Amino acid sequence: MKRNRSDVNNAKKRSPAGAAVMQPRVTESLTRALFVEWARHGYAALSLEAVAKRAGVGKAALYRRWPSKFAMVVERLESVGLDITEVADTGSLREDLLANLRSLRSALRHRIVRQILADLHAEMSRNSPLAERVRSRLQIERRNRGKGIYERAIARGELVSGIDFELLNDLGAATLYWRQVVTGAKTDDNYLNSLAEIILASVCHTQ
Amino acid sequence: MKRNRSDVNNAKKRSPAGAAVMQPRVTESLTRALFVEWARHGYAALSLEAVAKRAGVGKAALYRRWPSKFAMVVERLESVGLDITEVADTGSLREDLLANLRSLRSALRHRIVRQILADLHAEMSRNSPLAERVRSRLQIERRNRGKGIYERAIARGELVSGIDFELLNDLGAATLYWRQVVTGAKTDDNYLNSLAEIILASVCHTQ
DNA sequence: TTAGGGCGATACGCATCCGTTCCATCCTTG
DNA sequence: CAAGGATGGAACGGATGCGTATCGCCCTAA
Repeated sequence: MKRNRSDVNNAKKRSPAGAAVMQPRVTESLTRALFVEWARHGYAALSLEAVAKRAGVGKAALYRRWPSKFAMVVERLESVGLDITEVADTGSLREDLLANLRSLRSALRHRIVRQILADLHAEMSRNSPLAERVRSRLQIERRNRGKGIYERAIARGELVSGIDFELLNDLGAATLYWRQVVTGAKTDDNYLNSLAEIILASVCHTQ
Repeated sequence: MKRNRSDVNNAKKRSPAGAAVMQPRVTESLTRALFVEWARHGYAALSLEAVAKRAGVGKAALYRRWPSKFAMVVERLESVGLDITEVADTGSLREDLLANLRSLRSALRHRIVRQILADLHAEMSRNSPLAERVRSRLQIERRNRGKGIYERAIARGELVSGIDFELLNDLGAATLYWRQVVTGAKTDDNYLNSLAEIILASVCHTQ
């Protein structure tokens, strides 16, 4: 059943619409909708049509901003991912470590974060351009934050140099991620303390 | 355009077909095709039509065996997942640990294993039935294997009891997984040795 | 004040997949 | 040797998504 000119003219009144400049409201709606849909269905099964619908926005508004799923995901991911970089300096290695673990834990306690992160890792293993983009722009941030902790500890004289930042940094992040995402077990303060103690013990052992 | 009797009779000769019993060849083809397609597209975007096509098999042959994607994935996953459980008993804790890490590393060196595992974790975070099934039937296996290592060490007198098996077990698996799947960095023998040393150090510290 | 362009809405043609239902063929089991 | 069920293949109606296009409306920047 085709619609013709008269159908349009007879249609019910439209609600107010946009202007000659892209509206931040629309971009924000699309961003939120993207992450919700991504968490629910995963990148591979992500429908931009559903994103637009959830945002209460026409598809055209989406395609006017990003030409493809990949472009939208990467651009939005970086725009929010680079904002949440914060550093803790509590004055001691143990407390810095714990603060870092607590920060990661609280992020991973949000279902949507767990879902998107897990799916991102899955998609990275099949989508090389995405993997390179994430590794070169987002993971660097987290790595530097962890590195900073050990550098401050060395500056304070708590550690000697020659530490394998990368391994130690992964140790905490990976184990906590595994616990919260993969096994789904609880991560109370005792657990976090044990994990921190293990990392500290390895630092003492290898120095 | 409906096909009628004469169309069928005029069709080109069929290649030889089956028998009155389900053929293991067909099941094996479908299994292999399932894992390839799963690795390529992920569970959410997995098409059973593509699985049948890749297996060189009619869709009917697939649906005759499994009623749904979930049923097929779970049944096939368990049928292969429970086979690869092997244990190492080298006589020392350090060597047992290394053997376990090496075994995991060699599995994760297969692209298809990394892809399916990562996607499985992602899917588990959105698909509760799948998560429960995997956690209750597959992860238990790996956990028991790790637990066995520490129990043997205690029996040999290398360790006192009171160890947190779960945490120590996750420590190795999670960190290695993270390295191979998430960051994509190299995992040479030096890396594996360092990782094992850290785990050993933590055991000494907490005993 | 005016023109340009973003806006929601709707439809397009094409593609894919779902789960089901037919075939005629042909092999294995009993 | 006979029977019964599995086989590859093809099509079904319905659903959904892709990326594009065009509509009339209306806001904002110049």
